[in-house]
Amino acid sequence: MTIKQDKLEIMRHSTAHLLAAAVQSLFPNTKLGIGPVIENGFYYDFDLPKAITEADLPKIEEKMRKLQKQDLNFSKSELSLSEATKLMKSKKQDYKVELIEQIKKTGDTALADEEKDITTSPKTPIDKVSFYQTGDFIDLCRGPHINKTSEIGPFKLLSVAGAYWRGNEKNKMLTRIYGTVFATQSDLEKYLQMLEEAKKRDHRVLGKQLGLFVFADLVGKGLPLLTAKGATIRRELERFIVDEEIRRGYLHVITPPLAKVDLYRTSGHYPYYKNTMYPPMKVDEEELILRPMTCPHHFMLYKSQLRSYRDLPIRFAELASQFRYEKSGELTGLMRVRMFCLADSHIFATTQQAPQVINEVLDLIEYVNTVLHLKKGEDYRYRLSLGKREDSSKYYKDDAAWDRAEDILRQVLIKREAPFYEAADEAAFYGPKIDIQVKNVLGKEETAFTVQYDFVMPKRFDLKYIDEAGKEQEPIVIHRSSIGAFERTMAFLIEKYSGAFPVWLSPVQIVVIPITSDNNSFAEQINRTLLDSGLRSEVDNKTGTMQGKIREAQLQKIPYMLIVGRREEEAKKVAVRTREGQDLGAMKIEDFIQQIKQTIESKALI
RNA sequence: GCCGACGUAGCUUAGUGGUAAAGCACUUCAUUGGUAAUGAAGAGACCAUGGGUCCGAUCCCCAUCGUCGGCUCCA
Repeated sequence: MTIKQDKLEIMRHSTAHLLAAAVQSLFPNTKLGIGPVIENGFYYDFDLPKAITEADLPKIEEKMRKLQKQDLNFSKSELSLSEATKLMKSKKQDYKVELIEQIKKTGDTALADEEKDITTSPKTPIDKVSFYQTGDFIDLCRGPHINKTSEIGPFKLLSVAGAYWRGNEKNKMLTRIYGTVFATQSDLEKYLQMLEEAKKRDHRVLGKQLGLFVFADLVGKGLPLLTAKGATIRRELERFIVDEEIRRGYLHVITPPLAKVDLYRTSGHYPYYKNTMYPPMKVDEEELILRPMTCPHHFMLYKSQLRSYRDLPIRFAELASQFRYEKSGELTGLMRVRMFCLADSHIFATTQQAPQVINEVLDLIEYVNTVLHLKKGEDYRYRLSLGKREDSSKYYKDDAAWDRAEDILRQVLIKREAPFYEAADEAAFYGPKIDIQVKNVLGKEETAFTVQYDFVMPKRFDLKYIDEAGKEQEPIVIHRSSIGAFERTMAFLIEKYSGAFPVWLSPVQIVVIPITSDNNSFAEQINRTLLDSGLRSEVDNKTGTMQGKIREAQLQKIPYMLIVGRREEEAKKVAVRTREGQDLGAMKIEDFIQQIKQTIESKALI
């Protein structure tokens, strides 16, 4: 982080104070939560006497400007913990009182929601806390701040949202106001413009424009319907990954998307995931549920015969449909849905084989990312997701196993020289994992692919193999997805490519455009030849001008337009135009086919 | 699920306490055009759904459903 960014962060935090000052003066009796700096801006949480909406933001901004013009100082003072509590109690700032309590307990002045990284700060006893005062407004804060409000750059309040106090669902929901501030007006405008541009690339917007998928109220929320175009992208991704996995020794299997509840009772998933599973269906005397994950099915396949150490590792893979009852507010386009298809796999191996198996999975994932043109560090990064041992309601209790598994994963990453960060409380209940985190167009990060080390299930399902000495041993299981859930991966790709897919993924690869209706039958012939060559081609033989059709093809981001008029018909050629606007000139259809097939084969961007 | 906002033709949006407007798309006709929009005409909406207030509701109120911004959760 550069010094300049540090300065910007300090200014952002100071602007959060200015926001709080304005809100408190406009809405007396407002209780303050916290107001930290975030990427690209800041927020402040308030418990307001009455609800506010985005319509109130201009009014608040105006008040902020007024206060700013008074050129107030940010003056620091220190109080003992008991004085601080007294002061905050006198101002009826219950949340601040709670924070001081917490500081007293933990000796840590980091007030933001629990940080996700697991750096443990030394717990030195604290007897004093600092306050910053700006005009009438005083706030518990460890600082630092800029000197005067006049040093605050151009700012803008962006949105209002609800947020649970301390990030806990059981707590009261506060009103959060997001805003941002930059050093210069042009920086601010650039940022706002970037947000606008990002919105145009949102996969939900492009999905509609390009006709890739739709939702229907009658089908249900979180249940996207893929059009023929969307399905084409999905099919290409599926073919690619299945072929690649088979090449790498995976056994592609097919298992049913539902099962008896007992299966998930045995696996132990049921108590952990009950609230995100669809409720059981009673059929005769059986209780069935739609499967929320595929592991137990694959375990049953594993157990269907006796396994030798010579067989290991065994890699079962499946394009597995899974169902999770996500809360309605969590659903987002294709990014988060209620039924998704995961390129899933469970690898059964000896403990000794684990590092090698994890490595081979990461090799596959990196290969997939290369093919998809996702760059390490830029488009994705590794997260080592660890368990919070003390939380036995969430994580299986076995400290030694956790230590061992975490260490194996960490060592693999270190040996590969893969940059990663560690996150506490992000593991599966049965073991730690390596997540491949991808950023969407608005910078929000989601898990795209995952590699999980499981030391629990083999015991639960009594999985065994026979070792060299003829003795029964317990394998470990690696759960992994290579290209992730197709729905989510498609969402990422739509945004990554802005809808201009590489030719191999383009729903329509070629559109043949006759210049006049006289050329329609020649155009049909060309189209037939292309279709017979296994290419995805269409003719635009509607009435209208060539220019209009080019524009249409351009908006649909079709990679190639073949323009055919009198000249082409006489020469038995096609005039090739790319969606980049390049005119590749007239060429024989066979030559074009050869060229485009090469592009498709290489999975190149253009 | 929670807090807040929103829901008007296929799409994007305007608008009003007296049943609604535009552009694109669509259909028809004319145009036969050389690399990002040819012209004209037509058709298309019980203003998300169900209640309520009112002489009268697309507009105001309530509920439901859906979408969006967040929170929580997560592949």
